[in-house]
Amino acid sequence: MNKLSIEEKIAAAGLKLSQGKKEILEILEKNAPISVPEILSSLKTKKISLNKTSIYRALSTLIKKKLVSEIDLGEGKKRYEASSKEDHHHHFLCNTCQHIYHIRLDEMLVSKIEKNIESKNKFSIENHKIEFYGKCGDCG
Amino acid sequence: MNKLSIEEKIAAAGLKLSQGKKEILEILEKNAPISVPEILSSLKTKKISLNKTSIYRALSTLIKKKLVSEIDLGEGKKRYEASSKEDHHHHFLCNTCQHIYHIRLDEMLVSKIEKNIESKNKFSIENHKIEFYGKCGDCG
DNA sequence: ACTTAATATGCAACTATGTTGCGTTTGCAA
DNA sequence: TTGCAAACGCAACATAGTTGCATATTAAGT
Ligand SMILES: [Mn+2]
Ligand SMILES: [Mn+2]
Ligand SMILES: [Zn+2]
Ligand SMILES: [Zn+2]
Repeated sequence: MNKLSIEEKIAAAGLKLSQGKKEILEILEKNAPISVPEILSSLKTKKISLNKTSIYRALSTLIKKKLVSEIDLGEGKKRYEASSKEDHHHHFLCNTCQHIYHIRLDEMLVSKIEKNIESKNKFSIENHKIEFYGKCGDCG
Repeated sequence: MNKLSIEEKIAAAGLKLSQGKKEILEILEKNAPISVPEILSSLKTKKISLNKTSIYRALSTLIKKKLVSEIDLGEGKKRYEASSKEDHHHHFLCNTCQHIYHIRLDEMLVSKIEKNIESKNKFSIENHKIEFYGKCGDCG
């Protein structure tokens, strides 16, 4: 059903259709979460010139509109992935091949954990970040 | 029972008792997880001169010996906390006051989530990183 | 089509965290 | 006390990310 093109997604978000946002989204849609340096070299391969400053700025507006989400796996740099509005999920990073897998987990259990924390402390939890590390099937 | 002094902990780990390791551990023991820049200014306040390179190197050896653990809350820099050998726990970051709280959560539930993931995929999970964000009691 | 305002872009300079090489100093054990 | 490994300071470097400012592009409105 909801198969929007990149151009349509950008329009639907009320954003200007710039070369930057278009190319970046295109790259993000066919990759695992990637970093800005990786986006930069991917652009270079496609013979597209786009400044790193422009990339950071385009990503920033795309994130605000939830077309992109930012991931931090503790590598000292952020990663970005294309995101549709309702796809909250988590990641598994293979310590051997470094591949990043998207995983959807039982959010009921997560919610149970959060309730647990909230009852013991006086926190109100708005958000969580959960990642797993280990060995993937290819590397097992 | 196991109340070792900083000097004793360093000795027990088979490490040389250097000014750096001693002062750093002292600071870490009386603080929430802090970053290297913060350690640096904390040292300056105490009128102790220690180079940032030395701090990074001291932290690195302390981490290897599990006297310190490294935390990444996605702020673009690492944080460090004093750790005893068996205190695996997680953190809650208040989005308002930025305080970091240590939280111990029901690892049985976490384990259940992990089993779940492992059964659906062919991963073997070795490690996880779980953090919560929201509003703390003081800021509620 | 022509104008205009908002947004996007390039570039250079800058900030920040973290690392490396190397020469010197210090802790500690023989 | 002497010798070696570990620790240290310093400068230079690496990399991720930001800012200011001038110019270019986009999307409307005329
Ligand atoms: Mn993902
Ligand atoms: Mn902690
Ligand atoms: Zn793998
Ligand atoms: Zn708070």
